[in-house]
Amino acid sequence: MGAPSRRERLRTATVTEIKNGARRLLVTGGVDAISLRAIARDMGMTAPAIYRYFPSLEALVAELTGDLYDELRLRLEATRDDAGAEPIARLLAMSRAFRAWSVGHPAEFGLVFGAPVPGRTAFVDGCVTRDRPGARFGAVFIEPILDLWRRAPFRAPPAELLRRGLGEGRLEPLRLSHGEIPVEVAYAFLAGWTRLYGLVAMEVFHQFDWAVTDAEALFELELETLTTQLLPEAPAAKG
Amino acid sequence: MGAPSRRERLRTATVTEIKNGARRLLVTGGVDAISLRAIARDMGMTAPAIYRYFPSLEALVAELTGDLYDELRLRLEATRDDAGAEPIARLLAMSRAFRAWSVGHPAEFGLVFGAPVPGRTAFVDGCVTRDRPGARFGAVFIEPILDLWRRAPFRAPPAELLRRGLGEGRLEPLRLSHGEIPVEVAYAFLAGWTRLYGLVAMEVFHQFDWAVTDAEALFELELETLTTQLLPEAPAAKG
DNA sequence: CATTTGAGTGAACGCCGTTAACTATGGCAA
DNA sequence: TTGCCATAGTTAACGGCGTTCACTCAAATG
Repeated sequence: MGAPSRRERLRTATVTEIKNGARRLLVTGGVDAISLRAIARDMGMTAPAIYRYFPSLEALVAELTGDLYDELRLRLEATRDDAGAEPIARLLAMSRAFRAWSVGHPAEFGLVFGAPVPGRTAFVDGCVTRDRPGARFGAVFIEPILDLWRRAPFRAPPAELLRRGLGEGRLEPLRLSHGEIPVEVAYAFLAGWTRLYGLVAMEVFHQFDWAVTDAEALFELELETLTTQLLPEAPAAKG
Repeated sequence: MGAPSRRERLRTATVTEIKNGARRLLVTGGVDAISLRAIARDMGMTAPAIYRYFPSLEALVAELTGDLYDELRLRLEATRDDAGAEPIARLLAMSRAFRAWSVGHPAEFGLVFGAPVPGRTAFVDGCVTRDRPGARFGAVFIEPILDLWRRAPFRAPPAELLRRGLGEGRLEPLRLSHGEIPVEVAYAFLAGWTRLYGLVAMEVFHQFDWAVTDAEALFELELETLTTQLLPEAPAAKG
């Protein structure tokens, strides 16, 4: 696998130029503004040329979506690595970085976390390994929670409830990508990630506007209650 | 205000026929499948005729979105009224009805709760009463929580935290539409509604697929922990 | 009965994704 | 070096889209 040939270099350069154009259109005009003709126009090309690089507009958008997934994940990993070894500090830093990226890139957030358009990534690999970028993304949050649990188990719903909600193979997909995980950790991740997602999605999608002026303050408030739930069992252990 | 004229009857009939066509397209092909030409074709008309009823495609979609908001709200209100007088039972029934509607109408959910397309309802009434349907929607959930609080105050974050997150006028929009509300009730509503939204949106948008097989079981599990937090202060009152 | 209003049509403009047929060019083997 | 061929690009075209404009025609109105 020596140095890539001249042809290959030109090709990858064109691919990234196409993606950059697509993203620029996404940011300025929303997902509907991404058009092959506009991208080609900005590149000084004609639209059919893009078909040498992507089989369709939909495929281009799908690949862009995957790139955005990775961009966010890399940023979260970098944030985590800069946050020291304390799991709670890591989770806090990652959560804030997640919100910051999402608020700063609403169009991208909508593409990655919003309603999937009919044809999209649904059957990326023929139904088998669907949404694998999502799995790698989850790992970033699971790891510190698992770490925390190993140091000192935190409060969790009664085992009977957990069994009813997450037992009997219901966590199979997660186990396939992350190996065996205590059900309490899986629950803490799912519940926490859902709250994080809900908070950020509601802010980015302007679902808070009618109720609250400062979504960031609400976010910080929820971060506080979220991390409280990850502290070791309270003295009056109840449930 | 007598009986509407024949002209008016025909007009409203045509308007609803247009909206029905738009919704049919939304359900079968996603929001991008809504097109004036397709609607007109299904009605045996030509596309420009629709401009007698809606100033643009975007306006039609915006009005459809408002209708869906009302449809969901009416269903939740009916569910609430059928659920008896006990606030917790009401909240449970409404939450389940919210999820059922959303899972059963994913395209509609995406339109109402998903990423707003660039031009959409953003400035519906010139920035003043923005997203008023959202406000009326929130009321349905706030009412039982307020009822519950009046019967017996439930656990809430420390007052100092609540003040930092929701004090200093940050709840002004909510108060404008719902009058004075205890900050603890406002917090319980915002936190609960956010978790509900997060759970349902992640399920509808297929963000759970890589981790969990039975999203409904997870939903029920979270309903349990959610309502637990609305019970009266535990004996070992801590925070 | 004359007139005005409103609903609907057809043609056209400029976008769009996509396909097909074609051209030029750079890399590689004989 | 020469000849070939894969590759990247072109133009032209098809059908679909939102939207505008000029027009027709029936129905309500005075």
